[in-house]
Amino acid sequence: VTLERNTQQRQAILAVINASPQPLTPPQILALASRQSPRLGIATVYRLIRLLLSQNLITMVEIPGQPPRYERQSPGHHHHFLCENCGNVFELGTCLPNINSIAPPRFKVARHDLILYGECDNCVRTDQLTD
Amino acid sequence: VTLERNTQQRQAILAVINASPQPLTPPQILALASRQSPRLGIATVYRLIRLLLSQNLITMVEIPGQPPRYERQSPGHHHHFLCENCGNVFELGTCLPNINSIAPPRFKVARHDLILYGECDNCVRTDQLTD
DNA sequence: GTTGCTGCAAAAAGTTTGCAGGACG
DNA sequence: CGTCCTGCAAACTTTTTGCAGCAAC
Repeated sequence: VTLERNTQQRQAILAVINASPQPLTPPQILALASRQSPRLGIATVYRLIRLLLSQNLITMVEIPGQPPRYERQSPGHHHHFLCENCGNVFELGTCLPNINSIAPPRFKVARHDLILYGECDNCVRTDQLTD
Repeated sequence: VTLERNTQQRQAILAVINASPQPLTPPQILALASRQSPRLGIATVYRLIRLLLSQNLITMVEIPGQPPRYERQSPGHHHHFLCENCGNVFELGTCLPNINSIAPPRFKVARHDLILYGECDNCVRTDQLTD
């Protein structure tokens, strides 16, 4: 980790992002990191997010209709699943191999994003009980 | 089309969206529709967008790092391609059949979004000339 | 002791809303 | 001629920036 200065605020923000299994919004990061660094301001959160993004230490996860979230750089190519019941975002492990093949001929595909929507494991079970 | 009142402004905005092969941002819609309805304001554009969205007459196309765009409801399931050279967004015709299968077991998948990034046909050719 | 980082507040950028007047049916 | 729609401006929301003081090294 190549921060110029290793301040209390930066440690707190990084710790929160690294500890979270899910991508977090800036206000969520602020709320969680404030427990460790009480006078933390939202501007510092945004500033560090930008710095970490530029160094590829975190990734932006943007889901249509949702505010941007940020997650630790996890190893390997992966996508996300939004549970429309509980609002949680899950990382998916794999990706289809031929996904870039749907581009028209002569288009050069560099990368892609894929987001699945539905109900997670946990919510499916809860719904069955409530039915 | 079930608008309560068929005003000049609404006709202009709808015409622009329906005529465009690409999804448009609200300022783009305003600029284009203003030619037909000069005193048109951005608030009216946003209000009609919300109305048309709620009636499923248009679709929001949101690409990470880009402002939301809107397109006419095109028939059938499709995805988009962002050309990172010219900034244009293209509709893709097809989609892989087994794309929902990458969700973990017991997750219920309702739908998905897929966005490809790269260089379009046109830009690929132009780049070759410039090389 | 420098210099970069922080918090605060103000500024930007994008979207929504209140309201008085005007256009549609 | 009533009511929905519009334009304008103000309010909101989210993100960025300027600046004085503080903390890291």
